[in-house]
Amino acid sequence: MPKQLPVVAMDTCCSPLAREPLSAGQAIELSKLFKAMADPVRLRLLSLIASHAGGEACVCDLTDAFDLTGPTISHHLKVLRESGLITGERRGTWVYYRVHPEVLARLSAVLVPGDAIVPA
Amino acid sequence: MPKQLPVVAMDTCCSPLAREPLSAGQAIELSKLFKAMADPVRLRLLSLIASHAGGEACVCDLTDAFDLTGPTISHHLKVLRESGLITGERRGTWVYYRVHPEVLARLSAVLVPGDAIVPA
DNA sequence: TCCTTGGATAGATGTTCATCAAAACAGTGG
DNA sequence: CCACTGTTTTGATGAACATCTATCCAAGGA
Repeated sequence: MPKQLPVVAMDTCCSPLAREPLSAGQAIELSKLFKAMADPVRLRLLSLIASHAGGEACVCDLTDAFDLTGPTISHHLKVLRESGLITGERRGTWVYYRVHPEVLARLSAVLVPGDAIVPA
Repeated sequence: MPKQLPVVAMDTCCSPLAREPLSAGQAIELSKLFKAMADPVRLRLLSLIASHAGGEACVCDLTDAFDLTGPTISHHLKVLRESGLITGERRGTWVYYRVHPEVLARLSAVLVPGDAIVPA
């Protein structure tokens, strides 16, 4: 399993869209997250993982839900992993994925004109 | 000004990602919105419009904020328009754009495991 | 050790997309 | 009617991306 470093720096990103104009750098960071979610297969993968019992799902479960080859699913999981939205862990034979709810929460907060992000 | 029909059917979309697996159709609809936001320029445009005084901004203001040609900005505005995120209105010489807050709110709600969308 | 199964990587291919220059379109004022 | 400014459309080009086949790595069981 490759590194799980969060590629997207959500720590500093961002005030709500409607509060103040996004800086160029913030926009680039945010766009990486949106790009990761800008595919139907990846959205379903994310949803399958997030809604699965125990908060995690193994790749075997995920592959069965699509008419796609294993490598393609693996590719999409890699995109989600590198964007920081999910993490994968091997336990014995199978690899289990789970979502990072904080990242989804921060992303959600950017879209509505509520409070700014509280610095961690 | 072309039609402003909301291309994305957010009316029926969706329960939160973590509540139940997205259907294939729902994932396609949602991905159109995320795809529209999956570009740094479009995110900054959205933010510039949403945070602008009066809730609207003219194209002339927007163009000045980027090192891009007019046609490129116009292209990005078209993508945002066709996704249903913004609307444009011509008043005399200038065209003014404003965001559709409901669409952003629904998108935001999908990301966090709160209540399901209340039917309008 | 060898074989089998789950999963990831590498390389190739067709499609989608961001950008620009050139042209067209829409208003305003002379 | 003509010239000028603001905005959109068209057409072309290069980069990014989704998908596949083939190959490889990791873990478990004979």
